[in-house]
Amino acid sequence: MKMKSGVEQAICILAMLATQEDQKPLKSFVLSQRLQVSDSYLKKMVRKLVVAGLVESSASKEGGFSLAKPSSKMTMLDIFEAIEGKESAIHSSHLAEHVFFTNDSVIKKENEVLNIFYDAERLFKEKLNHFSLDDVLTSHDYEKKSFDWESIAREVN
Amino acid sequence: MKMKSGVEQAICILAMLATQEDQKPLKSFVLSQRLQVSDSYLKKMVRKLVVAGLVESSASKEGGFSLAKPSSKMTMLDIFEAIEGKESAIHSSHLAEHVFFTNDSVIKKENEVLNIFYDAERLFKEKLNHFSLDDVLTSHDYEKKSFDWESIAREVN
DNA sequence: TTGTCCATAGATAATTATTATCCAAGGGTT
DNA sequence: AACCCTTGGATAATAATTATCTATGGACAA
Repeated sequence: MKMKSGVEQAICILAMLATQEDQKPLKSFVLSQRLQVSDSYLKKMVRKLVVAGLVESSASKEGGFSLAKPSSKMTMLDIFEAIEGKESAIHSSHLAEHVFFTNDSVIKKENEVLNIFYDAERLFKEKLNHFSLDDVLTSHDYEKKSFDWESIAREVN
Repeated sequence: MKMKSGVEQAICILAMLATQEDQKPLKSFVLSQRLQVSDSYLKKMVRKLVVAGLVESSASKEGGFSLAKPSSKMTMLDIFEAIEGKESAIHSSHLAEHVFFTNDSVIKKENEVLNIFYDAERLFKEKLNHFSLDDVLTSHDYEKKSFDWESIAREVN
């Protein structure tokens, strides 16, 4: 069981959008350059965030990506599920029903075990749901930074 | 993030050992036949349980595998970690330190985010730790079944 | 209405993790 | 010493993940 590295990338992408001066849309190239991945790959990643309703995109000259809602309304769970998908990490092949003999009592027990794992997963997700992107961006002294990522990108070149 | 299917197999293996008549050691072949995997693969799996201290093995004529401790002392977490390993499912490549600029405040924030995920994982594992193998084997009416898996295997052939 | 710059999307490749098998070597009883 | 078992190394098959390239389609401005 290993969390996808895409979750970390997604958090960084969203953090960049959240700290972008005046919420001006960021072009994919600026993001991909900063994350050091190919532009096409980055677009695939951001697309997931768009589908999940976390990011808005506009395909015009002055377009790019921007946050679809305030970072305070965006939880770590939202980000996690945008990348990992909403399906459970727990999958059963119903092996017990074959190993033991298929009958109601075995099926019931199998579900009991599955539910333990589902419950554990639920606790995991509930925890993530308690924290917003804003929570982790804002400092305790309420200072919030912003950058002009586009010009930073130009400087690097 | 997907739990390994080996965890389900491990639970079935341990359930077989726990329900084996008189705790008589079970040969790998009996287990592998029942789980429908190759004998060598099954041994690899059970080996992990041996290393984790859940199963005892004896390499003699009347040997095989048996539980190393009472099923009431064996938690779902023990089984989970025996197969999945004890390392965290959360891995950071410290991307934020590169995307933003490496300084104490960024590193601190990165750790804050990581800790949210670690905490969530801890809740997941704590939940698993609340349930023993015995909990899920024993029925509410305190009936506990036992089988002679070896002779069942012979019958199937 | 055309050009430009952008996101979208499909096909595909590279890499790594998982699941699984085979076979040779080592250990404990009888 | 013989037997039957587990251990462990090498290896293969499969599937998931991460990543890239190239072609297509959309919005805006001139």
